[in-house]
Amino acid sequence: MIRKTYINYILLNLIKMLDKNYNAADVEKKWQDYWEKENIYKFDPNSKKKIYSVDVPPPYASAGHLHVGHALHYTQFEIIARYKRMKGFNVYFAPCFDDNGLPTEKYVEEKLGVNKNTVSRSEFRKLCIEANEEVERIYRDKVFKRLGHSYDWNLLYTTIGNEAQKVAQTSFVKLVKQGDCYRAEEPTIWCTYHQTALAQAEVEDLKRKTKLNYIDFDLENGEKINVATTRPEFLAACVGIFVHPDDVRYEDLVGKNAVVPIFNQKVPIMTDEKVDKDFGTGIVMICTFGDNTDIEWWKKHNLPLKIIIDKRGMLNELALEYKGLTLNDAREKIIEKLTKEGKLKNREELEQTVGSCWRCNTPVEYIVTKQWFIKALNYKNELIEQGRKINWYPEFFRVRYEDWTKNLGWDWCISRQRFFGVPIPAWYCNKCDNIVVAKENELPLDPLEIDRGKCTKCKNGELKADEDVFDTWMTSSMTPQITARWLEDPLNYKKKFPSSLRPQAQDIIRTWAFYTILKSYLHFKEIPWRDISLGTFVLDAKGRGMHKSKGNVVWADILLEKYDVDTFRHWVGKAKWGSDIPFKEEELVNGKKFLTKLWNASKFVLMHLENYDYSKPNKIEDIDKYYLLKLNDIIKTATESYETYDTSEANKAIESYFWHDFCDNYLEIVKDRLYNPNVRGGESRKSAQYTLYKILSNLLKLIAPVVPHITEEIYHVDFAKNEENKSIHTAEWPKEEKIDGKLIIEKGDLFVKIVESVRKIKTDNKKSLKDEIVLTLDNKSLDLLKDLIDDLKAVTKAKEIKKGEFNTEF
RNA sequence: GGGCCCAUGAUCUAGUGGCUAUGAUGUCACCCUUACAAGGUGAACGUCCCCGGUUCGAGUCCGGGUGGGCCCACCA
Repeated sequence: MIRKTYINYILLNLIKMLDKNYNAADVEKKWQDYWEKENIYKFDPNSKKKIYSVDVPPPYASAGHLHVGHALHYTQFEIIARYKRMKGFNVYFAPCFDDNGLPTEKYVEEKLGVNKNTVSRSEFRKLCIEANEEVERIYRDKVFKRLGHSYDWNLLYTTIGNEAQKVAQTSFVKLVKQGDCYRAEEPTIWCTYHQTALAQAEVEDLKRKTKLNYIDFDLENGEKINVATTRPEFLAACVGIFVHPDDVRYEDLVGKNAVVPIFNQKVPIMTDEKVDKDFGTGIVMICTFGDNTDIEWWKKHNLPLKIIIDKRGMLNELALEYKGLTLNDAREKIIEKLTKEGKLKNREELEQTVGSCWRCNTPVEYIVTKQWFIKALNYKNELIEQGRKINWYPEFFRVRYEDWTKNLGWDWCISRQRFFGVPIPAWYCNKCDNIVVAKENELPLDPLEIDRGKCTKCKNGELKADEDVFDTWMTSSMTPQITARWLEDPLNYKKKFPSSLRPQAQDIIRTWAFYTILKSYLHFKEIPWRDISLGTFVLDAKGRGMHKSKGNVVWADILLEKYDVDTFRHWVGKAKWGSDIPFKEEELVNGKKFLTKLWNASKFVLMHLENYDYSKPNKIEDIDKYYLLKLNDIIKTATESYETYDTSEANKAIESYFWHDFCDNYLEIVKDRLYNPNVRGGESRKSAQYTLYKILSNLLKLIAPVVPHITEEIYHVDFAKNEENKSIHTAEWPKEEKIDGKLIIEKGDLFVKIVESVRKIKTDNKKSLKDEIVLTLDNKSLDLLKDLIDDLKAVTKAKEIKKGEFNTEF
């Protein structure tokens, strides 16, 4: 044992070769540095190759942990970028960070102890940029570089950067000019905690328990009706009562007036089909505004407006004695009073789902304010049309996009009453209705820092700057334009737009995908990308979503302390795009085993290529041709699968061929020829060497996008210098090669079948596979395999092959 | 309430109307085979969620259930 290892050691050192064991840590570091130093992934703007551009999702850079789902998804499309590069495209793969949102704002506020009262918006922005740079540098090294990602870092953009701000503001100015962006006083969805308007897409469900209150209202004639409501705090804002038109119980009420308790306003009783007769008492009060239906009915029935809450969710003077109370406090007080007056007849527990702010979970309210909107409702059909021009992978996600588009109820509200973000470049006259929007050539700017002086329209008022900022999607919806440098480099921009691919998560189809399609349509009547591919969603081992609150989140950076990057990437390569996968750490074992196998098989092959002159032999043995033909099939399958973003299918096919056809069978078959140079005049050994070289070099390339480090290491032992190539990642993707020979597949299949039978017999008889046998084959087989007899003898360890009925003797 | 996706050995998974249902992990047996024991060769483990239909033939198509996941709407 010791002796054998020692001899191996000597041999390995004599013939420049792969180390005995694969040392992942060293290899990974070595090549990551090399790629960076040699600019392997640099985008060449002057290249004549076709461009493949990726509209990368800008990640929030955070100093904290990296979610395994995130690492998976980013690696998933990184694999595609590598594939396309090898396929001959000039790949435009620009990294980016989203550092313009609330997380950055919070981080700076907490870390530096500043807030919007102590610094100006532009100072605050400067602080954010500084804080981000540090975090992003760490993120870049600890995450992207560590995962072996092949971005061209010269192309980096950040959503807080000038170009991104300019694009967002330019988009706004252009849309205002063309009439697709307007300012209006409308009921908007409102978060009382953040004191900002929200888009429909920012509202999430919140399940909670509440009380349904049955309250008596007096009629003018002295009769009483009973109304069920969960929001008695809105009594002051009550502007009407509804019953169902077919509800015989209440036929007589319609047209009469009711008197609202406590506040005593008279409100009309009307009918609407949408009333549910079976809910509560079947009598509904409508207030401005308790919920969505209130807004609908308010508009439909032309009811008056009574706003009783302010931006903080506090009641105002219209709420009389309840002024200054929060909605919750007012509810308690009002219930108290109603009880005292004997008007509260009953209270029931009720489970309800209310909309809430996606950031803070505060239930949303509806407030009438001046907001900017981008038209979407007008273009529903066009947007669905645009969606159909895009290739969706998997296809069924287009349905989700169409459903969302069809069911849109609001235009897109783009203004937010936040402090930090992209400023809205507009000014308003404080005397008349004049709105002044910045000119495109002034952008980017912060209107708060520019004095526009007197109103040009009424000559009387002053122009006051808009203090709001854009919804973050206002920037994100322009990522194809930002990444391709729409404004910075308009000439080259056209080569990169529409993007080839938008990789993204399925849960933001209604936001990111939708808004991006909308913007590209409004600005260019164009689709933003040719393909959209929805990544894999990682669940915990039991198939539940990973949430910090559940404590079941797996962090990729911790995983990478235990496993090699290529091991992790191997797992990524097998994940199916668009579907959910449960995360099981045991499954990483697979990747580890694969790397070891690849290393050892390569070591074996390279050892036997030591004195190979790389020329084509005069004659290629039939069994060699058989495995070359099978390689062709794999190249075809892998290529076709990659073209539809089915990395999982591609890699399964490649790996199965590598492991079972190549290692388990082919390597065993050729050992005899390799170890005995004089067998069959030496030419058969060369045939084996030629085949080994071909297969291994192609396999390495096929698997390189998934496991870039180990393949680069092996490639550089021999292949790189022959191909005069700096990196396997700039090598050409394998192509099928023409191979002639009659009946090769039939011969090979029979050959393998015989080998497998012999192995089974040996195992059944508890014999070692190297035990010698006497093999008997029928005439037909012998005839078909007449040129392969030597290989068959060698691999089955048959001393002799006889004619007769199939049999194996020891 | 609506839409979409999913259900296959213990676990994860392939299967796009057609011979005996794929592969991996785990389990068991045997084999140290001049790359690899982190390996090799085999074996066991399946009512393909249930019911009905179409078909010569259904894991696959259709209808209806059941159970899970995601998205949306929502009762005032």
